This record gives sequence, structure tokens and C-alpha cells, in this order.
Amino acid sequence: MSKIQDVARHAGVSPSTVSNVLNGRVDRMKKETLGRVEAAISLLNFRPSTSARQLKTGHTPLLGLLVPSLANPMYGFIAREVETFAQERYGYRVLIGNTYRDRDKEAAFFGDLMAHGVRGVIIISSLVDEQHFESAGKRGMVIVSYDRRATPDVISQIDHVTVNNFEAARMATAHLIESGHRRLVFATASGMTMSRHDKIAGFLAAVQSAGPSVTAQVLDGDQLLEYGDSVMSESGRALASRIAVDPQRPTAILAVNDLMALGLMAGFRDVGLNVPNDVSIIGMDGLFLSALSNPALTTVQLPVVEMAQAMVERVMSRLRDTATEATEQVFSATLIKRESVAPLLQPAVKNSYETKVAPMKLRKANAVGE
Amino acid sequence: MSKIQDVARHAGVSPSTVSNVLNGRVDRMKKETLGRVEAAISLLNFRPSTSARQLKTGHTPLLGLLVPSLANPMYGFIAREVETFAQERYGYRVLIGNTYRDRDKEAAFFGDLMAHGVRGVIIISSLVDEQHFESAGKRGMVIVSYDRRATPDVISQIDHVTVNNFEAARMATAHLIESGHRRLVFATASGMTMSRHDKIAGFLAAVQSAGPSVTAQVLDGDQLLEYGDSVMSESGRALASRIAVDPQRPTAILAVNDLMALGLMAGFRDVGLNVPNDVSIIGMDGLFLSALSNPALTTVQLPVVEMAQAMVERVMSRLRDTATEATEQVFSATLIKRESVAPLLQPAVKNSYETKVAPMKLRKANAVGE
DNA sequence: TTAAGTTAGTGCAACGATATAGTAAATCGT
DNA sequence: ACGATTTACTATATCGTTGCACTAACTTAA
Repeated sequence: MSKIQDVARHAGVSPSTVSNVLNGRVDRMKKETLGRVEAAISLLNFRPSTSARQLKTGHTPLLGLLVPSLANPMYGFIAREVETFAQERYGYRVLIGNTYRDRDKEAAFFGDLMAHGVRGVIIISSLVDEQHFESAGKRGMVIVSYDRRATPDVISQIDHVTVNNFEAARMATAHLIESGHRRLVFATASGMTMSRHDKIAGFLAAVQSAGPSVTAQVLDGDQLLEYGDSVMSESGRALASRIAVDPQRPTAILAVNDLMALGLMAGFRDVGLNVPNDVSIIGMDGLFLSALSNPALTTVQLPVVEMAQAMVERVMSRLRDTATEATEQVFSATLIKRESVAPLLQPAVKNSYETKVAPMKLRKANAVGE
Repeated sequence: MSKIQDVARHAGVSPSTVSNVLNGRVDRMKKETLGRVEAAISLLNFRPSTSARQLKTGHTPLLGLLVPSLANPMYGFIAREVETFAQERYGYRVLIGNTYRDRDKEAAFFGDLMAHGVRGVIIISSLVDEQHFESAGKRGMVIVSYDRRATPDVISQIDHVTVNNFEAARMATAHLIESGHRRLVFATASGMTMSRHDKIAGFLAAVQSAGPSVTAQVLDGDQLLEYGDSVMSESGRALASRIAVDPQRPTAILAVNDLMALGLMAGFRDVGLNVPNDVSIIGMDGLFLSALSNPALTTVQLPVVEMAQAMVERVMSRLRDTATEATEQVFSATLIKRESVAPLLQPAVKNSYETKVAPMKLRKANAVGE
């Protein structure tokens, strides 16, 4: 690796001048000198060492990205958008860490980021308590959090980019109720997070406003902390078999996310229940996979690309101007109607889950939103 | 951020002694001194700056990970395993980059890695030509490549961790032939990669050894370069509608990967063809999603976790001992039989694709390998 | 003519760690 | 009791940049 000294020698200038070129202070020299320096740089294929630079300036073109698990396609997708945008727009690279929703892992990742001199972090945590982040914020980290609202009455260092989960769930639930469903379930994995809390609130609000004829229940799947999120779907699958044996089982389910919904669908299929004829399901997220399932999943689409870019822009702008205040940016979601919701024509068919081979409807997949 | 000086002052020793503690040279001091230093370190919450360290030593506890796209759940999964293992086993963090299978993006990522002082990289590239990697290898980078064989007759700097793609495809194809299928297709996205080449060879070898009664075809989907891999499934979906209108259409398809297979299934459903009754499909990869599809996808499972760990171990060991030679480590895959393959009982049903609603079989999902 | 200002650079002390060479004190062998 | 060895440290130069302070040469103004 060639260094600034080598370039300086080649161009017949001092290292300071090369440094000036590297840092855009080109008005301090003749055009001709600039030309010689630039030629030497490309001749030697010189790239300044980021560690030396950082040691001097305290900055490094790196962003931290904390996700529960990259094996969850939703987070993989967000991670791709964040990395691509940070790179193309700002020339920043991304240091990534899977936290498995574990506070200690989150804290350890933060410690490493500090040691690496990373000062901007995007976190997808969803743990209710974000005190360990706030304290990092006070130490000079710029933090943007995905899919969490700011805790009310707490002056936060942290920016929030989130989706209106309440409204998203309310909208989906309303669609279920409009389709004639009266016994509803909100299916979630265990472990309360802020976004789940909001989704449940939206779900219950829709139920409430429909009057007493609609009954609702919130059901938790298995604990997921150990394996991260690729097993979210397993949790849904298991939950489906629990739901299926309930004589008063729901006719429609809103799943906390698409993976859970996909798991529920597989689980109902395992026990011979047909989606959507025996039970309707709506997911949340709008994973590209939801368009592929059979039946194609009706879901609430999040504007993931826009949110990812908003997060990067927010980090970068606060990195440039530390003084600005923390903000909260709320995006809204869109209901995509596909095939996993059917209107309830009759009062719930009792014991229909005993039908081993249920009739299946084949429809053209709805191409909206793909 | 406190520095080594602060710790030294608190402990009443010189920075050198603190450095000795940090680097495990604890035999050079009294237990009591060590205790004081350690106390000061934890009191001040001291973490040595990696950039200062790196500047001096030339090393940084960072691994590069180059993937075509994190939006592809397969690469997300691998990335999670790589990151988790590198972190837990070696305390290394991961710098990630999406390359969209673009040579320039790959090269740019490498350049940045060099500038950041990263000396170990895991690449998932699959581009046929890896000259740009070889040259980086000569400049001191330690490179491990996923799912590529070493180019024969070329002395390589690069380690390879790969799966026996030939055998995997051969095995899957043999299963199709044993199930009575005679008109086969290998479905792939356009753009030739080495692993695809091997899979096709394995596919054709199985066809060959079955004698002249079996006919085979290799079909390319759309170009994917632009969007990365989440659209792989879209390519499959489009390919399905092309295949469906062929009067001599295949009764069984081996897809280059699970995403393609999932797309094909959705595509056939769009045009009213039933999987597996009208057409059988096998995927390759063994994504957890393949167990969720309807029908559950028969697929060839790769030992992803083992491969991810092998890659990390390989990088780390060559980072420690640069002298060792490049190796090739070949893993083998396992066929997981689920529901997307049906035996062909009669000579292919002519025009069966005109049946708009085909009967569908519901079976308990096979739980093997999940 | 000369003080002041501008242009086009350069010199050098940091940034925070590391590791080699060095040293002072304690212990040892004979 | 003496040099030799061991123990327990420390002093210092260095890694590759940066950016302020500095200067030398040239231009301008009165």
C-alpha cells in the first residue's frame, strides 16, 4: 500500500499538499500542481488509510446497522437498502450486527462500534427499553431507530423512523370486519415490543368501533429469543395448530408480520384447514415473499425503501450538524388485498376443520404492489 | 472516550504496562499491578481505539463480506451465520456490501476494504471471472469464496468453500426420473455462473444416464442484474407462463434455487396449472421458506451453517498463518422430499393445463431437516 | 519604496496505540 | 560478596494522516 509520502514524492510536493488535495482544499494550489498530485494518486493507486485518517479526525465513513437477525427476510431487505443507499449517496460502508433481540448483544455491538470510531448507527431493535441506546447517544453517537416511537415525555437523543402501526393494524382489521368476520385474533410471537403494542392497539380499536358483535383475542406464539427470526414462521405454524382445535376458533387472523402469517398458513394446512375459506389471514410487512404464497397473502405493505433511505439521510444529516434536535418521522402503510382473505358468508362453519381435503379456490394472483 | 494514558494514570503505571495488559502479556508484571490496571480499565470503561491499534499493527478485527444481495433470503441467512460465528468465536465484526453481481461494485467494495485495513474477506460472487479477486489476493488479502470451485490449472490465492453442485443436481434429477418423469427442464436465471454450470452438468448427467427416453432442456429466465435477487422469484414466475404454453411442456422442473422454484410455483398457479399434479418442481438451497410453501417444496438442502462456519474458520486461520496454501472444501447436499414432486403415473396428460381448476392434494408437511 | 496583502505552498505536532530497547531493583549462584 | 540473571516495569520512536502555523515569493496600493 502506498502512502501519502509516496504520492508527495512522485508529485514533487509535500505531504501537506497531497492532504489538501484529498480534502478538497484545491483552491490553495495552482491547477498544474493539482494535476500532478492527481496523476500521482492514480498512478500509485493510492487510497488514504481510513484508520490514520480517523485517528486524526475522529471520523470514519462507516455506519453501524443493528438488526435482530439477517435471516429474517424483512431485515435482509432493509439492510440491503440501507447499505446500498449509504454507499451510493454518501460513500459510507456498513458494519452490521445481529442482536437476536438480546440486550447484551446490542450493548456489545455498541461497544465495538465505539471502539471502531463509528459515530452513526441505525438500530432495528424493538426492545421496549432503549436506555442503553440513550446513554450511547449522550456519548456522542448519532442514533436512528426503526419502527419505534419515541417514548413520550422523555427527551430523546434518538431519531425515530417508523410506520403508523396503529393505523396499519386498524386498517387491516377493518378490512376483516368489513368482510364479515366476527371472531378475530391478533397473532404475535411472545415478547412485547413497542411496534407490537401499537399494532395490538390498532387491532383492538377497530374491534371496539365495530360494536359488541365482534370478539377479539390476542394470541402469543412461542418464545423466539434464542434463534432470531427465521423461526418466527415456526412459531406461527405451532400457533395455528393451537388455534385449530379451539371450537370457538376465529374466522380471521391478523398476524404481527408476514413471516408469522406464512407460518400460520402452513400450520393450518398441516391440520387440514383451508385459507381463506376456513380462516382468513392478513400479514404485515409486504415482503416480496407474501406475493408468492399460496394463497397469495393479503398484507399491509410498508414503504421499506423510503424508510431505509430516510434513516440513512437522518443519520448523515445529524452527523454533519450535531446540534439539531431528534425527530420522529412516521410513514404510512398500504393494504394490499390478495387471496388470503375471504368474505364470511355464513356464520362460521362448525367443525369444518374436520374436512381433510377442503375445496380450494384458484385465482389469478393479484399483481398490485409488486 | 478515555485513552490508554488515562488508564495508565489511574493505575499508576505507564501506558506500556496497560498495553501489555491489553495484549495479554500479563506475565511481565505482578498480579497486583495487573489488578490495578484491570480495575482502572473497567472503571473508566476503556476500550482501545481500533484505528490507533490498526495504524500501529496493521490489523483490525473486521471481516469483509461480499454478497450479491441481502434481500435474497439465502444470502441473508449466510450473512447471519457468518457474522454470528465471526463475532462469537473470534470477536470479529463484519463489514458488508451488496454487489448486485456487478464487477465494478465488487472492485469498489474491495478498494474500500483495503482502505479500511480489512485483510480477510468472504465473497459470495459467482461471477465466472475472479481475476479482480486474485489480484487483491496477491496484495495480501485473504479471500474465501463461497460456492465456486477453483478454476482448474490456475494457481489460486483464494480458498473455496463450496457444495457439490454437480452431485446435488444429479441427485435431484434422478429423483424426478425415478418418479417417472421423462420431459425435464432445468430452470435458471440468465447469466452463467460457475455453480449454475455445475448444476446444469449434474442435471444433464442424470438425464444422460437415464437413456434416450428422457428429454431435457435448460431454460433461462429474465436478466436479473439490475435488481439483485429478490426478483429471482419474479423471473421464475415469468418463466412459468412461458413454459405453460408449450404443448410439449415438461412434467418436472429442477430450479436453480428455491426462490426460482417458489416463483415457478406462483407462475404455474397464475395460469391454472397444479403443482405437483401437472408439473413437479424441485428447488435447491433449502431455505426455511421452502418448508412453508404450498405445496411444501421438495428441495436440495445445503449445509449452510457448516459452510458459513468453515468460511470464517478458513479466513481466520489464513490470517494467522499466511503461508498456508489455498484449499478447496466441498460439502454435500441432501435431498429433502416434500410435496412438490408427484409420481407421473400416466404418459404426460396432454392439454391438462387447460383445466382451470385442478384437484389439489393436501398432505402433512414433511418435517425432515427443519 | 515599502508596508500590506495575496498566492502557493511547507513544517511539524498531534491523534492513540504498540513494541523494542532499555533500566533499576531484586534474586541467585558460587 | 560479586557479577549474572531475572523480574517488573518504562521511555521512546513509530504507524499514516491532518490542519494549523508558518513562510517565501509575488502583487498591489499609496
